[in-house]
Amino acid sequence: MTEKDDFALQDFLPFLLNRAAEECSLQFQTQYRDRYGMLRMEWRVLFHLGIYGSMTAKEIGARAKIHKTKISRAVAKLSDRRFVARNRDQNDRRAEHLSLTSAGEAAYRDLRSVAKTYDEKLTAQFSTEETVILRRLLRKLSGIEV
Amino acid sequence: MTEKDDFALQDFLPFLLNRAAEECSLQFQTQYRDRYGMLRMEWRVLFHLGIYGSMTAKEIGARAKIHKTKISRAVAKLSDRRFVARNRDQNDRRAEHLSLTSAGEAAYRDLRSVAKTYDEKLTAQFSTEETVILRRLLRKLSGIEV
DNA sequence: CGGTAATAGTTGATTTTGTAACTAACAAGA
DNA sequence: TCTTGTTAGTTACAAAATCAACTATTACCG
Repeated sequence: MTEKDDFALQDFLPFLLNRAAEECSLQFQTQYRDRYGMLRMEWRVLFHLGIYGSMTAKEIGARAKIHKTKISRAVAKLSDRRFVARNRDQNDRRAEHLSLTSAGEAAYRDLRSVAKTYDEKLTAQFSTEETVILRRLLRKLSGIEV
Repeated sequence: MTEKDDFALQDFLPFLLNRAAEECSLQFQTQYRDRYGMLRMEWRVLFHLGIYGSMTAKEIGARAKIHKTKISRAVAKLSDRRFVARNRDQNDRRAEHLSLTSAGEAAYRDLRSVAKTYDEKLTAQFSTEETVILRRLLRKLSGIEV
């Protein structure tokens, strides 16, 4: 039914992106989940603090496009488990500077190396040029200005 | 801190994939949500029935790698809204053949054309070769054998 | 100042998902 | 045929995402 159009819905980009993202994330999530009992959001917050250093919840949200509610709850858990330290800004006591504790740093470094390995495994199926193109297009689609 | 390694976590494929998928899905979801009150899962089921014709929930799950629970719930809603018809297999009364009603067909065709437009908008930023590569790599990452 | 508006972050209520247990139907060997 | 095992799909309960309201603090402007 409704077949044979020039547009193959199987090639619909959002569909392919979702499938690929699900597939890869599922693989990687076992790492932060089983090793550190982290949820996806917690890993993402850790990840951002690890890369960019100390910042507020608001800044994480802006960079990662994550809603403040999710960040708030993720930070609460990370803080409970002593992966993240909270520091009130003395000039603006509404804001809180978040940073990794040494345990957080250790987890970040560990997961970073796992991520590197996994990334290499993924890109090993492609040529260097293909990989470069893939990343560039994905960045563009994500609205990440580099 | 912990900066300057040869591996930039910002380029971690699962991260980029998730960001791109979220960004694009968010754009497109308003279409099936606002126009037909559908959830993502419902759209995906409709989508599969539209492309491949009548099949059982199990077959959808196998093709789309969606868990049977999600399919069951999505089908229940689609069926309530008369987008999908259920038909017990007479040889194996456990199985149910699902198919689009005329309303379902209409919605599918409509969303398909919206998808086409959106897909063209997305790929317009890239060259033809880049787009071909992108789709191919995404299919590979998704574990979709073509 | 004083009052309204804006901002950072948290909490609560509702919806959606995820995991596992369940029901119903079939299959196959003793 | 009875017993055990498997399969298709649903349901129940816990975990998480979403959206809106809330608290505390700062900013703006008369």
